[in-house]
Amino acid sequence: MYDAPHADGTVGKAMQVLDQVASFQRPVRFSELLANSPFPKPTLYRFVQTLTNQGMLAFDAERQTYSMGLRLVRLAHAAWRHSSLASVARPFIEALAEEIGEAIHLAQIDHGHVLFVDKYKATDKFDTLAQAGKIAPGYCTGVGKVILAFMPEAAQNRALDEQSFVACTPNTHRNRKTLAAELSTIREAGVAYDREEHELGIISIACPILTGQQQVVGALSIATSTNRYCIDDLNKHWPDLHNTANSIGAQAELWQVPIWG
Amino acid sequence: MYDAPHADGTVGKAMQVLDQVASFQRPVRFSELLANSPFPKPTLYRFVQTLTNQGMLAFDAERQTYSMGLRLVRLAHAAWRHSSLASVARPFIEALAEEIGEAIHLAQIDHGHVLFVDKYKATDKFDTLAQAGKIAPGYCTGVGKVILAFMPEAAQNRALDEQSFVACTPNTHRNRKTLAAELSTIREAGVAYDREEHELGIISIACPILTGQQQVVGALSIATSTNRYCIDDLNKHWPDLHNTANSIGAQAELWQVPIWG
DNA sequence: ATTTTTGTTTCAAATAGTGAAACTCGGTTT
DNA sequence: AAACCGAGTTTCACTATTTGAAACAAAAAT
Repeated sequence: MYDAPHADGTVGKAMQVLDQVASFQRPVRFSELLANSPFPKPTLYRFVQTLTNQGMLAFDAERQTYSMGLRLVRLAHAAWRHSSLASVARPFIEALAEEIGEAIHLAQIDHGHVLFVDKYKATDKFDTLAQAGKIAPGYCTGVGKVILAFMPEAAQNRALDEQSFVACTPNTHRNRKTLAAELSTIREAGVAYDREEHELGIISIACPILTGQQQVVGALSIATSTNRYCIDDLNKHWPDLHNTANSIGAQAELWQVPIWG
Repeated sequence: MYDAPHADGTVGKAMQVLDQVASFQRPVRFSELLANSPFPKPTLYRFVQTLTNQGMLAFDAERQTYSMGLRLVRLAHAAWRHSSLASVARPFIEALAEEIGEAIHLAQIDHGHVLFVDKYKATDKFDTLAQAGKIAPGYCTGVGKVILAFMPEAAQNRALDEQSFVACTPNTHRNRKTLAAELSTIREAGVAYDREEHELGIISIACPILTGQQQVVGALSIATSTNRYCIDDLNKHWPDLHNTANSIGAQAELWQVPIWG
Protein backbone atom coordinates (compact mmCIF):
# COMPACT_ATOMS: atom_id res chain seq x y z
CA MET A 1 0.00 0.00 0.00
CA TYR A 2 2.61 2.54 1.02
CA ASP A 3 6.04 2.82 -0.46
CA ALA A 4 8.08 0.03 1.07
CA PRO A 5 11.01 -0.23 -1.30
CA HIS A 6 13.58 -2.13 0.70
CA ALA A 7 13.33 -0.37 4.00
CA ASP A 8 16.69 1.00 4.95
CA GLY A 9 16.97 0.89 8.66
CA THR A 10 15.12 2.73 11.32
CA VAL A 11 15.02 5.95 9.37
CA GLY A 12 13.35 4.25 6.43
CA LYS A 13 10.68 2.85 8.68
CA ALA A 14 10.04 6.24 10.22
CA MET A 15 9.60 7.74 6.76
CA GLN A 16 7.16 4.97 5.99
CA VAL A 17 5.13 6.08 8.96
CA LEU A 18 5.21 9.67 7.71
CA ASP A 19 3.87 8.52 4.37
CA GLN A 20 1.18 6.58 6.05
CA VAL A 21 -0.03 9.56 8.04
CA ALA A 22 0.05 11.67 4.87
CA SER A 23 -2.00 9.08 3.03
CA PHE A 24 -4.94 9.61 5.33
CA GLN A 25 -5.44 13.13 4.05
CA ARG A 26 -6.78 14.14 7.43
CA PRO A 27 -5.87 14.07 11.12
CA VAL A 28 -5.69 10.47 12.22
CA ARG A 29 -5.84 8.57 15.48
CA PHE A 30 -3.15 6.24 16.66
CA SER A 31 -5.40 3.23 16.45
CA GLU A 32 -6.30 3.98 12.85
CA LEU A 33 -2.64 4.02 11.99
CA LEU A 34 -2.07 0.84 13.90
CA ALA A 35 -4.81 -0.93 11.99
CA ASN A 36 -3.00 -0.48 8.66
CA SER A 37 0.51 -0.63 9.94
CA PRO A 38 3.09 -3.34 9.42
CA PHE A 39 4.56 -2.42 12.80
CA PRO A 40 3.55 -3.77 16.17
CA LYS A 41 1.89 -1.41 18.57
CA PRO A 42 4.81 -0.23 20.71
CA THR A 43 7.06 0.20 17.72
CA LEU A 44 4.58 2.33 15.85
CA TYR A 45 3.92 4.20 19.05
CA ARG A 46 7.52 5.18 19.47
CA PHE A 47 7.87 6.24 15.86
CA VAL A 48 4.89 8.48 16.12
CA GLN A 49 6.27 9.94 19.34
CA THR A 50 9.67 10.60 17.89
CA LEU A 51 8.27 12.15 14.75
CA THR A 52 6.01 14.37 16.80
CA ASN A 53 8.94 15.48 18.95
CA GLN A 54 10.76 16.31 15.80
CA GLY A 55 7.95 18.39 14.40
CA MET A 56 7.51 16.08 11.44
CA LEU A 57 4.11 15.19 12.79
CA ALA A 58 1.79 17.37 14.85
CA PHE A 59 -0.31 15.96 17.64
CA ASP A 60 -3.62 17.52 18.52
CA ALA A 61 -4.05 16.75 22.21
CA GLU A 62 -7.68 17.86 22.15
CA ARG A 63 -8.73 15.32 19.56
CA GLN A 64 -5.90 12.88 20.01
CA THR A 65 -5.00 12.96 16.37
CA TYR A 66 -1.83 13.20 14.38
CA SER A 67 -1.28 15.20 11.25
CA MET A 68 1.71 16.29 9.22
CA GLY A 69 4.03 18.67 11.03
CA LEU A 70 5.04 22.14 9.97
CA ARG A 71 8.70 21.30 9.98
CA LEU A 72 7.98 19.65 6.68
CA VAL A 73 6.81 22.94 5.25
CA ARG A 74 10.05 24.55 6.32
CA LEU A 75 12.10 21.80 4.75
CA ALA A 76 10.01 21.64 1.61
CA HIS A 77 10.50 25.31 1.00
CA ALA A 78 14.15 24.60 0.40
CA ALA A 79 13.33 21.49 -1.63
CA TRP A 80 11.06 23.40 -3.88
CA ARG A 81 13.58 26.12 -4.51
CA HIS A 82 16.62 24.00 -4.99
CA SER A 83 15.66 20.71 -6.44
CA SER A 84 12.54 21.20 -8.43
CA LEU A 85 12.09 22.36 -11.95
CA ALA A 86 9.83 25.09 -10.69
CA SER A 87 12.50 27.66 -10.09
CA VAL A 88 14.07 27.36 -13.51
CA ALA A 89 10.73 26.96 -15.22
CA ARG A 90 8.96 29.86 -13.64
CA PRO A 91 9.90 32.69 -15.99
CA PHE A 92 9.06 30.56 -19.00
CA ILE A 93 5.73 29.55 -17.61
CA GLU A 94 4.91 33.09 -16.72
CA ALA A 95 5.56 34.21 -20.27
CA LEU A 96 3.51 31.36 -21.70
CA ALA A 97 0.59 31.97 -19.39
CA GLU A 98 0.65 35.64 -20.21
CA GLU A 99 0.28 34.84 -23.86
CA ILE A 100 -2.35 32.15 -23.55
CA GLY A 101 -4.38 33.16 -20.54
CA GLU A 102 -5.09 29.62 -19.36
CA ALA A 103 -3.86 27.61 -16.41
CA ILE A 104 -0.40 26.10 -16.80
CA HIS A 105 0.72 23.05 -14.83
CA LEU A 106 4.25 21.93 -14.22
CA ALA A 107 4.83 18.39 -13.04
CA GLN A 108 7.89 16.38 -12.16
CA ILE A 109 8.81 12.84 -11.31
CA ASP A 110 9.69 11.75 -7.84
CA HIS A 111 10.39 8.08 -7.23
CA GLY A 112 7.80 7.04 -9.74
CA HIS A 113 5.20 9.51 -8.56
CA VAL A 114 4.04 12.33 -10.77
CA LEU A 115 4.18 15.45 -8.68
CA PHE A 116 2.73 18.88 -9.38
CA VAL A 117 5.44 21.36 -8.56
CA ASP A 118 3.91 24.55 -9.83
CA LYS A 119 0.72 25.92 -11.22
CA TYR A 120 0.01 29.24 -12.77
CA LYS A 121 -3.62 30.11 -12.88
CA ALA A 122 -4.42 33.31 -14.70
CA THR A 123 -7.62 34.00 -12.81
CA ASP A 124 -7.02 32.80 -9.30
CA LYS A 125 -4.58 34.80 -7.27
CA PHE A 126 -3.32 32.34 -4.78
CA ASP A 127 -3.91 28.86 -5.65
CA THR A 128 -0.32 27.88 -5.99
CA LEU A 129 0.59 26.21 -2.77
CA ALA A 130 -2.67 24.38 -2.53
CA GLN A 131 -1.62 22.50 -5.61
CA ALA A 132 2.13 22.20 -5.38
CA GLY A 133 3.14 18.89 -3.92
CA LYS A 134 -0.08 17.28 -4.96
CA ILE A 135 0.27 13.89 -6.53
CA ALA A 136 -1.08 13.64 -10.04
CA PRO A 137 -2.47 10.29 -11.06
CA GLY A 138 -0.24 9.04 -13.85
CA TYR A 139 -2.91 7.40 -15.93
CA CYS A 140 -5.52 10.12 -16.22
CA THR A 141 -3.81 13.47 -16.43
CA GLY A 142 -2.04 15.09 -19.35
CA VAL A 143 1.21 15.55 -17.48
CA GLY A 144 1.04 12.08 -15.97
CA LYS A 145 0.52 10.30 -19.25
CA VAL A 146 3.18 12.21 -21.10
CA ILE A 147 5.72 11.55 -18.37
CA LEU A 148 4.88 7.85 -18.33
CA ALA A 149 5.11 7.73 -22.09
CA PHE A 150 8.62 9.13 -22.15
CA MET A 151 10.00 7.15 -19.24
CA PRO A 152 12.61 4.51 -19.88
CA GLU A 153 10.77 1.27 -20.57
CA ALA A 154 11.87 -0.48 -17.39
CA ALA A 155 10.70 2.36 -15.20
CA GLN A 156 7.47 2.63 -17.13
CA ASN A 157 6.72 -1.03 -16.56
CA ARG A 158 7.46 -0.73 -12.89
CA ALA A 159 5.17 2.26 -12.65
CA LEU A 160 2.39 0.54 -14.57
CA ASP A 161 2.70 -2.57 -12.44
CA GLU A 162 1.96 -0.56 -9.37
CA GLN A 163 -0.90 1.31 -10.96
CA SER A 164 -4.44 0.67 -9.86
CA PHE A 165 -7.06 2.04 -12.22
CA VAL A 166 -9.70 4.09 -10.51
CA ALA A 167 -12.31 5.48 -12.89
CA CYS A 168 -12.37 9.21 -12.19
CA THR A 169 -14.76 9.90 -15.06
CA PRO A 170 -16.36 7.84 -17.83
CA ASN A 171 -13.35 8.65 -20.01
CA THR A 172 -10.70 7.36 -17.63
CA HIS A 173 -8.56 4.45 -18.77
CA ARG A 174 -9.74 1.36 -16.99
CA ASN A 175 -6.94 -1.03 -17.63
CA ARG A 176 -3.34 -1.27 -18.52
CA LYS A 177 -3.87 -2.36 -22.09
CA THR A 178 -5.67 0.72 -23.36
CA LEU A 179 -3.35 2.97 -21.41
CA ALA A 180 -0.24 1.28 -22.79
CA ALA A 181 -1.62 1.71 -26.30
CA GLU A 182 -2.17 5.40 -25.78
CA LEU A 183 1.27 5.80 -24.24
CA SER A 184 3.02 4.62 -27.36
CA THR A 185 0.91 6.94 -29.48
CA ILE A 186 1.85 9.76 -27.17
CA ARG A 187 5.52 8.90 -27.40
CA GLU A 188 5.42 9.09 -31.17
CA ALA A 189 3.35 12.25 -31.28
CA GLY A 190 5.17 14.02 -28.49
CA VAL A 191 1.91 15.29 -27.02
CA ALA A 192 -0.69 13.98 -24.63
CA TYR A 193 -4.28 15.04 -24.18
CA ASP A 194 -6.47 14.76 -21.19
CA ARG A 195 -10.00 14.49 -22.55
CA GLU A 196 -11.93 14.87 -19.32
CA GLU A 197 -10.28 11.77 -17.97
CA HIS A 198 -9.56 13.16 -14.57
CA GLU A 199 -12.33 15.65 -14.07
CA LEU A 200 -15.39 16.25 -16.19
CA GLY A 201 -15.24 19.58 -17.94
CA ILE A 202 -11.47 19.83 -17.77
CA ILE A 203 -9.24 19.10 -20.75
CA SER A 204 -5.56 19.65 -21.26
CA ILE A 205 -2.66 19.33 -23.65
CA ALA A 206 0.72 18.29 -22.29
CA CYS A 207 4.31 18.17 -23.55
CA PRO A 208 7.28 16.41 -22.02
CA ILE A 209 10.24 18.37 -20.75
CA LEU A 210 13.30 16.58 -22.06
CA THR A 211 17.01 16.90 -21.58
CA GLY A 212 19.45 16.77 -24.46
CA GLN A 213 19.73 13.02 -24.00
CA GLN A 214 15.96 12.75 -24.30
CA GLN A 215 15.37 11.97 -20.66
CA VAL A 216 12.06 13.17 -19.23
CA VAL A 217 12.49 15.47 -16.31
CA GLY A 218 8.92 16.63 -16.16
CA ALA A 219 5.96 17.86 -18.14
CA LEU A 220 4.11 21.04 -18.92
CA SER A 221 0.45 21.38 -19.70
CA ILE A 222 -2.20 23.89 -20.60
CA ALA A 223 -5.51 23.12 -18.98
CA THR A 224 -8.85 24.64 -19.72
CA SER A 225 -12.54 24.09 -19.34
CA THR A 226 -14.76 22.58 -21.97
CA ASN A 227 -17.02 25.59 -21.58
CA ARG A 228 -14.40 27.73 -23.17
CA TYR A 229 -12.42 25.56 -25.52
CA CYS A 230 -12.12 22.16 -27.12
CA ILE A 231 -9.07 20.03 -27.82
CA ASP A 232 -8.63 21.58 -31.25
CA ASP A 233 -8.36 25.00 -29.70
CA LEU A 234 -5.69 23.76 -27.36
CA ASN A 235 -3.86 22.30 -30.29
CA LYS A 236 -3.32 25.77 -31.66
CA HIS A 237 -1.16 26.45 -28.64
CA TRP A 238 0.95 23.39 -29.20
CA PRO A 239 3.88 25.20 -30.81
CA ASP A 240 4.12 27.63 -27.91
CA LEU A 241 3.80 24.87 -25.37
CA HIS A 242 6.37 22.77 -27.11
CA ASN A 243 8.85 25.63 -27.36
CA THR A 244 8.41 26.53 -23.74
CA ALA A 245 8.93 22.92 -22.69
CA ASN A 246 12.09 22.77 -24.76
CA SER A 247 13.44 25.96 -23.32
CA ILE A 248 12.83 24.71 -19.82
CA GLY A 249 14.55 21.42 -20.64
CA ALA A 250 17.58 23.21 -21.99
CA GLN A 251 17.73 25.52 -19.03
CA ALA A 252 17.33 22.67 -16.57
CA GLU A 253 20.27 20.95 -18.14
CA LEU A 254 22.49 23.93 -17.61
CA TRP A 255 21.61 24.05 -13.98
CA GLN A 256 21.11 21.00 -11.90
CA VAL A 257 19.33 17.89 -13.03
CA PRO A 258 18.09 15.57 -10.32
CA ILE A 259 16.77 13.40 -13.09
CA TRP A 260 15.70 10.25 -11.48
CA GLY A 261 15.04 11.80 -8.13
CA MET B 1 23.61 26.07 15.26
CA TYR B 2 20.97 23.62 14.15
CA ASP B 3 18.08 22.45 16.24
CA ALA B 4 19.43 19.82 18.56
CA PRO B 5 16.75 19.63 21.22
CA HIS B 6 17.38 16.36 22.98
CA ALA B 7 18.12 14.15 20.03
CA ASP B 8 15.72 11.26 20.07
CA GLY B 9 17.41 8.29 18.56
CA THR B 10 18.51 7.59 15.08
CA VAL B 11 15.53 9.30 13.53
CA GLY B 12 16.24 12.50 15.39
CA LYS B 13 19.77 12.51 14.14
CA ALA B 14 18.65 11.94 10.59
CA MET B 15 16.28 14.90 10.84
CA GLN B 16 19.15 16.97 12.14
CA VAL B 17 21.04 16.12 8.99
CA LEU B 18 18.05 17.19 6.90
CA ASP B 19 18.00 20.52 8.67
CA GLN B 20 21.65 20.94 8.09
CA VAL B 21 21.35 20.38 4.38
CA ALA B 22 18.42 22.80 4.28
CA SER B 23 20.43 25.43 6.11
CA PHE B 24 22.90 25.67 3.28
CA GLN B 25 20.31 27.13 0.97
CA ARG B 26 22.04 25.53 -1.98
CA PRO B 27 23.29 22.14 -3.18
CA VAL B 28 26.05 21.02 -0.89
CA ARG B 29 28.94 18.57 -1.01
CA PHE B 30 29.43 15.79 1.47
CA SER B 31 32.63 17.29 2.77
CA GLU B 32 30.96 20.63 3.45
CA LEU B 33 28.38 18.87 5.52
CA LEU B 34 31.02 16.89 7.33
CA ALA B 35 32.90 20.04 8.26
CA ASN B 36 29.95 21.38 10.28
CA SER B 37 28.57 18.08 11.45
CA PRO B 38 28.60 16.67 14.95
CA PHE B 39 28.73 13.21 13.41
CA PRO B 40 31.81 11.26 12.42
CA LYS B 41 32.38 10.66 8.76
CA PRO B 42 30.92 7.20 8.22
CA THR B 43 27.88 7.99 10.32
CA LEU B 44 27.07 11.12 8.39
CA TYR B 45 27.75 9.25 5.21
CA ARG B 46 25.20 6.60 5.96
CA PHE B 47 22.58 9.14 6.98
CA VAL B 48 23.00 11.01 3.78
CA GLN B 49 22.76 7.76 1.85
CA THR B 50 19.64 6.64 3.61
CA LEU B 51 17.95 9.98 3.23
CA THR B 52 18.80 10.04 -0.45
CA ASN B 53 17.37 6.56 -0.90
CA GLN B 54 14.26 7.75 0.78
CA GLY B 55 13.88 10.77 -1.46
CA MET B 56 14.26 13.16 1.45
CA LEU B 57 17.47 14.36 -0.12
CA ALA B 58 18.38 14.44 -3.78
CA PHE B 59 21.86 13.67 -5.00
CA ASP B 60 23.18 15.28 -8.13
CA ALA B 61 25.69 12.76 -9.45
CA GLU B 62 27.07 15.24 -11.94
CA ARG B 63 28.13 17.76 -9.35
CA GLN B 64 28.32 15.44 -6.37
CA THR B 65 26.00 17.57 -4.34
CA TYR B 66 23.03 16.98 -2.12
CA SER B 67 19.91 19.07 -1.94
CA MET B 68 16.47 18.66 -0.42
CA GLY B 69 14.41 15.88 -1.96
CA LEU B 70 11.06 16.14 -3.63
CA ARG B 71 9.47 13.71 -1.24
CA LEU B 72 9.43 16.60 1.16
CA VAL B 73 7.30 18.60 -1.22
CA ARG B 74 4.83 15.74 -1.36
CA LEU B 75 4.70 15.47 2.40
CA ALA B 76 4.59 19.20 2.96
CA HIS B 77 1.59 19.49 0.72
CA ALA B 78 -0.35 17.47 3.24
CA ALA B 79 1.18 19.37 6.15
CA TRP B 80 0.19 22.65 4.68
CA ARG B 81 -3.37 21.58 4.07
CA HIS B 82 -4.00 19.82 7.31
CA SER B 83 -1.98 21.43 10.00
CA SER B 84 -1.41 25.00 9.06
CA LEU B 85 -3.57 27.98 9.62
CA ALA B 86 -3.46 28.67 5.91
CA SER B 87 -6.44 26.54 4.99
CA VAL B 88 -8.78 28.06 7.53
CA ALA B 89 -7.39 31.53 7.03
CA ARG B 90 -7.53 31.66 3.29
CA PRO B 91 -11.07 32.88 2.70
CA PHE B 92 -10.61 35.61 5.28
CA ILE B 93 -7.34 36.73 3.81
CA GLU B 94 -8.79 36.74 0.36
CA ALA B 95 -11.61 39.00 1.48
CA LEU B 96 -9.22 41.32 3.29
CA ALA B 97 -6.84 41.53 0.37
CA GLU B 98 -9.70 42.25 -1.98
CA GLU B 99 -10.69 45.20 0.12
CA ILE B 100 -7.25 46.60 0.73
CA GLY B 101 -5.32 45.73 -2.38
CA GLU B 102 -2.00 45.18 -0.63
CA ALA B 103 0.04 42.08 0.13
CA ILE B 104 -1.14 40.03 3.08
CA HIS B 105 1.18 37.70 4.98
CA LEU B 106 0.18 34.85 7.24
CA ALA B 107 2.75 33.43 9.61
CA GLN B 108 2.71 30.69 12.17
CA ILE B 109 4.91 29.30 14.90
CA ASP B 110 6.74 26.04 14.57
CA HIS B 111 9.00 24.96 17.38
CA GLY B 112 10.03 28.51 18.05
CA HIS B 113 10.47 29.43 14.41
CA VAL B 114 8.29 32.00 12.77
CA LEU B 115 7.13 30.48 9.53
CA PHE B 116 5.38 32.10 6.58
CA VAL B 117 2.55 29.82 5.63
CA ASP B 118 0.71 31.91 3.10
CA LYS B 119 1.00 35.10 1.19
CA TYR B 120 -1.51 36.87 -0.93
CA LYS B 121 0.00 39.38 -3.26
CA ALA B 122 -2.50 41.42 -5.16
CA THR B 123 -0.23 42.14 -8.07
CA ASP B 124 1.93 39.08 -8.52
CA LYS B 125 0.16 36.03 -9.71
CA PHE B 126 2.24 33.25 -8.44
CA ASP B 127 4.56 34.11 -5.77
CA THR B 128 2.93 31.95 -3.17
CA LEU B 129 5.00 28.84 -2.92
CA ALA B 130 8.22 30.73 -3.20
CA GLN B 131 7.36 32.30 0.11
CA ALA B 132 5.47 29.63 2.00
CA GLY B 133 7.76 27.73 4.27
CA LYS B 134 10.20 30.56 4.44
CA ILE B 135 11.46 31.41 7.86
CA ALA B 136 10.68 34.92 8.98
CA PRO B 137 13.25 36.52 11.25
CA GLY B 138 11.49 37.10 14.54
CA TYR B 139 13.13 40.37 15.41
CA CYS B 140 12.70 42.40 12.27
CA THR B 141 9.39 41.53 10.66
CA GLY B 142 5.93 42.59 11.66
CA VAL B 143 4.63 39.07 12.03
CA GLY B 144 7.74 37.92 13.84
CA LYS B 145 7.66 40.66 16.42
CA VAL B 146 3.98 40.35 17.12
CA ILE B 147 4.26 36.61 17.60
CA LEU B 148 7.22 37.00 19.93
CA ALA B 149 5.38 39.68 21.86
CA PHE B 150 2.42 37.45 22.54
CA MET B 151 4.31 34.27 23.34
CA PRO B 152 4.26 32.96 26.87
CA GLU B 153 7.15 34.56 28.70
CA ALA B 154 9.18 31.40 29.08
CA ALA B 155 9.01 30.62 25.39
CA GLN B 156 9.79 34.22 24.51
CA ASN B 157 12.90 34.16 26.63
CA ARG B 158 14.03 30.93 25.09
CA ALA B 159 13.47 32.37 21.63
CA LEU B 160 15.31 35.60 22.46
CA ASP B 161 18.21 33.69 23.95
CA GLU B 162 18.76 31.95 20.68
CA GLN B 163 18.39 35.09 18.63
CA SER B 164 21.37 36.61 16.89
CA PHE B 165 20.84 40.14 15.68
CA VAL B 166 21.82 40.68 12.11
CA ALA B 167 21.26 44.21 10.91
CA CYS B 168 19.16 43.88 7.77
CA THR B 169 18.71 47.63 7.43
CA PRO B 170 19.68 50.71 9.47
CA ASN B 171 16.38 50.35 11.33
CA THR B 172 16.84 46.77 12.47
CA HIS B 173 17.02 46.11 16.20
CA ARG B 174 20.61 45.46 17.10
CA ASN B 175 20.28 43.99 20.54
CA ARG B 176 17.95 42.28 22.87
CA LYS B 177 17.26 45.28 25.05
CA THR B 178 15.63 47.53 22.47
CA LEU B 179 13.74 44.58 21.02
CA ALA B 180 12.41 43.51 24.42
CA ALA B 181 11.25 47.06 25.06
CA GLU B 182 9.36 47.17 21.78
CA LEU B 183 7.85 43.75 22.44
CA SER B 184 6.13 44.88 25.60
CA THR B 185 4.81 47.97 23.83
CA ILE B 186 3.50 45.70 21.11
CA ARG B 187 1.86 43.43 23.62
CA GLU B 188 -0.01 46.31 25.16
CA ALA B 189 -0.97 47.88 21.87
CA GLY B 190 -1.88 44.65 20.14
CA VAL B 191 -0.15 45.75 16.96
CA ALA B 192 3.37 45.62 15.58
CA TYR B 193 4.93 47.71 12.87
CA ASP B 194 7.81 46.91 10.63
CA ARG B 195 9.38 50.26 9.76
CA GLU B 196 11.75 49.14 7.06
CA GLU B 197 13.51 46.92 9.54
CA HIS B 198 13.78 43.94 7.26
CA GLU B 199 13.96 45.50 3.86
CA LEU B 200 14.32 49.13 2.91
CA GLY B 201 11.19 50.46 1.31
CA ILE B 202 8.92 47.84 2.87
CA ILE B 203 6.73 48.57 5.86
CA SER B 204 4.00 46.54 7.46
CA ILE B 205 1.41 46.40 10.20
CA ALA B 206 0.80 43.11 11.98
CA CYS B 207 -1.79 41.66 14.37
CA PRO B 208 -1.59 38.49 16.40
CA ILE B 209 -3.99 35.65 15.78
CA LEU B 210 -5.21 34.54 19.19
CA THR B 211 -7.34 31.73 20.51
CA GLY B 212 -10.04 32.28 23.12
CA GLN B 213 -7.47 31.64 25.83
CA GLN B 214 -5.25 34.34 24.37
CA GLN B 215 -2.68 31.96 23.00
CA VAL B 216 -0.89 33.13 19.85
CA VAL B 217 -1.29 30.74 16.98
CA GLY B 218 0.07 33.04 14.32
CA ALA B 219 0.04 36.52 12.90
CA LEU B 220 -1.38 38.44 9.99
CA SER B 221 0.13 41.46 8.34
CA ILE B 222 -0.44 43.98 5.61
CA ALA B 223 2.76 44.93 3.83
CA THR B 224 3.31 47.74 1.43
CA SER B 225 5.97 49.89 -0.11
CA THR B 226 7.00 53.29 1.17
CA ASN B 227 6.48 54.59 -2.34
CA ARG B 228 2.81 54.13 -1.96
CA TYR B 229 2.00 54.50 1.71
CA CYS B 230 3.32 55.37 5.13
CA ILE B 231 2.64 53.80 8.52
CA ASP B 232 -0.27 56.13 9.15
CA ASP B 233 -1.97 54.92 6.01
CA LEU B 234 -1.55 51.34 7.15
CA ASN B 235 -3.04 52.27 10.46
CA LYS B 236 -6.30 53.08 8.77
CA HIS B 237 -6.55 49.42 7.89
CA TRP B 238 -6.00 48.32 11.45
CA PRO B 239 -9.67 47.65 12.26
CA ASP B 240 -10.02 45.42 9.23
CA LEU B 241 -6.81 43.61 9.95
CA HIS B 242 -7.73 43.13 13.57
CA ASN B 243 -11.16 41.79 12.74
CA THR B 244 -9.79 39.41 10.19
CA ALA B 245 -7.20 38.13 12.64
CA ASN B 246 -9.91 37.59 15.22
CA SER B 247 -12.12 35.74 12.81
CA ILE B 248 -9.26 33.49 11.86
CA GLY B 249 -8.48 32.85 15.50
CA ALA B 250 -12.05 31.91 16.25
CA GLN B 251 -12.26 29.69 13.22
CA ALA B 252 -8.98 28.00 14.03
CA GLU B 253 -10.28 27.14 17.44
CA LEU B 254 -13.29 25.40 16.01
CA TRP B 255 -11.11 23.29 13.85
CA GLN B 256 -7.83 21.95 14.92
CA VAL B 257 -5.31 23.84 16.98
CA PRO B 258 -1.77 22.56 16.88
CA ILE B 259 -0.90 25.44 19.14
CA TRP B 260 2.52 24.82 20.35
CA GLY B 261 3.83 22.82 17.42
C1' DA C 1 54.99 10.07 -9.73
C1' DT C 2 53.67 11.40 -5.17
C1' DT C 3 50.95 13.52 -1.89
C1' DT C 4 46.50 15.29 -0.34
C1' DT C 5 41.82 15.47 -0.30
C1' DT C 6 37.41 13.40 -0.69
C1' DG C 7 34.46 9.64 -0.76
C1' DT C 8 33.47 4.53 0.55
C1' DT C 9 33.90 0.09 2.99
C1' DT C 10 35.01 -3.05 7.01
C1' DC C 11 34.04 -5.06 11.35
C1' DA C 12 33.93 -5.78 16.37
C1' DA C 13 31.93 -3.23 20.15
C1' DA C 14 28.21 -0.58 21.80
C1' DT C 15 23.89 1.16 21.44
C1' DA C 16 19.42 1.65 20.25
C1' DG C 17 15.27 -0.61 18.56
C1' DT C 18 12.01 -4.48 19.23
C1' DG C 19 7.60 -6.51 20.67
C1' DA C 20 5.13 -9.87 23.94
C1' DA C 21 3.14 -8.94 27.83
C1' DA C 22 1.60 -6.27 31.39
C1' DC C 23 -0.42 -1.98 32.99
C1' DT C 24 -3.25 2.45 33.21
C1' DC C 25 -6.96 5.09 32.43
C1' DG C 26 -11.68 6.44 30.57
C1' DG C 27 -15.75 4.88 29.54
C1' DT C 28 -19.32 1.29 29.08
C1' DT C 29 -21.72 -2.84 30.41
C1' DT C 30 -23.45 -6.32 33.74
C1' DA D 1 -20.42 -1.03 42.53
C1' DA D 2 -17.81 -4.37 40.31
C1' DA D 3 -16.37 -6.28 36.17
C1' DC D 4 -15.29 -5.33 31.45
C1' DC D 5 -13.43 -3.25 27.46
C1' DG D 6 -10.59 -0.78 24.18
C1' DA D 7 -7.32 2.85 23.41
C1' DG D 8 -3.06 4.35 24.77
C1' DT D 9 1.39 3.78 27.45
C1' DT D 10 5.21 1.44 29.83
C1' DT D 11 8.40 -2.49 30.97
C1' DC D 12 12.24 -5.34 30.03
C1' DA D 13 14.92 -9.11 28.33
C1' DC D 14 16.33 -10.10 23.64
C1' DT D 15 18.33 -8.76 19.26
C1' DA D 16 19.17 -6.27 15.30
C1' DT D 17 21.06 -1.87 14.02
C1' DT D 18 23.95 1.64 14.49
C1' DT D 19 28.52 3.21 15.48
C1' DG D 20 33.24 4.99 14.36
C1' DA D 21 38.38 3.96 14.28
C1' DA D 22 40.82 2.45 10.90
C1' DA D 23 41.74 0.98 6.44
C1' DC D 24 40.82 1.48 1.60
C1' DA D 25 39.82 3.48 -3.18
C1' DA D 26 39.44 7.22 -6.30
C1' DA D 27 40.11 11.73 -7.72
C1' DA D 28 42.49 16.19 -7.43
C1' DA D 29 46.32 18.72 -6.41
C1' DT D 30 51.36 19.22 -6.16
